[in-house]
Amino acid sequence: MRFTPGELKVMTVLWQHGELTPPQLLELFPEPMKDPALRSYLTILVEKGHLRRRRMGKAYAYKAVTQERSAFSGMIQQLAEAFGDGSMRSLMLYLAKQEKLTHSDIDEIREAAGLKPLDSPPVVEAKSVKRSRKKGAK
Amino acid sequence: MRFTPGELKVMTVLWQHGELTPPQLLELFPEPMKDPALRSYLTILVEKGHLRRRRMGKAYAYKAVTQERSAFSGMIQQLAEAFGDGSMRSLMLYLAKQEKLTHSDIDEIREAAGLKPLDSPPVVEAKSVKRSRKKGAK
DNA sequence: ACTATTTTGCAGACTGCTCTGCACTTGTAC
DNA sequence: GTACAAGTGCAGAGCAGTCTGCAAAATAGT
Repeated sequence: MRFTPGELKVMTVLWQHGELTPPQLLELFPEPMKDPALRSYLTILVEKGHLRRRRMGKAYAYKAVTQERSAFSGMIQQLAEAFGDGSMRSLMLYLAKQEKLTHSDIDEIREAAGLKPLDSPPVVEAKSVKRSRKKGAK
Repeated sequence: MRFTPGELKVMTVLWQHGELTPPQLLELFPEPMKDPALRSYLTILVEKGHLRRRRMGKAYAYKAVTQERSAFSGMIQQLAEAFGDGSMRSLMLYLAKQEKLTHSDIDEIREAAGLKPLDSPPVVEAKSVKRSRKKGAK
């Protein structure tokens, strides 16, 4: 799952806003992009199967087929291989070193990872453990 | 600070092993690479100022000038912009959700971030605080 | 139905990245 | 010194990614 920079720009907007026509897309780009350039990317992305389109009045509306998560995973994987030993863990450690995190950041990370908020001793996965409550993501 | 895939392969080996000649480099690549291809990258990287070289007997030895950290920052930045809101924090949260981390992973992350191992209350940066000991990297 | 406007399809120019081939230079062994 | 092997410099082929221009098609307004 690899995107070129131009393709990624288009996919990003589509991931964030759902289904859009070229004119709508053009308005949403942070940096201006010319119409023919945009449609060149759209065509390529449809050919590659990352987008699907359908008529909406006069124009086509484009929608992402490939999900954000798979693209993200691919890029993270690539990054983890280039730096560190290729594991996601080492990548996070590297990131943690770069960014000076606060304690509340750590708490958020722990929560995002689905772990309990307090610094309880590591619970061994017992065989009859039943999750008493499932905590939804924030 | 942006590297092409080919350039990155070379830089990665050089970051990990220090100063190397082309034959040494070729042996260290996980996937085989042909000699002329390698030297093409080396030449480009020297021109761009990312590598420096010096004679070692018959051949040149190449050494990274650009540090791993700056390349990493650039790629992370790019990733944080493509996904999430562009902040490093949101990127880490995204990662944490992907990877199911353990409590000890969290502890390692906290340590890497330069925070105290226990869940002590956030220490305010007092004006006369003197760093008692400087902690070297890993 | 006619016209004006928007949107599309396509062909291709330009650029940068990847990789190759070959002649030349440098050092080593005899 | 001469022969040989290892290493280098350079020129450029091939290809993918980016972006443009224009003629054709589709739609909306009159």
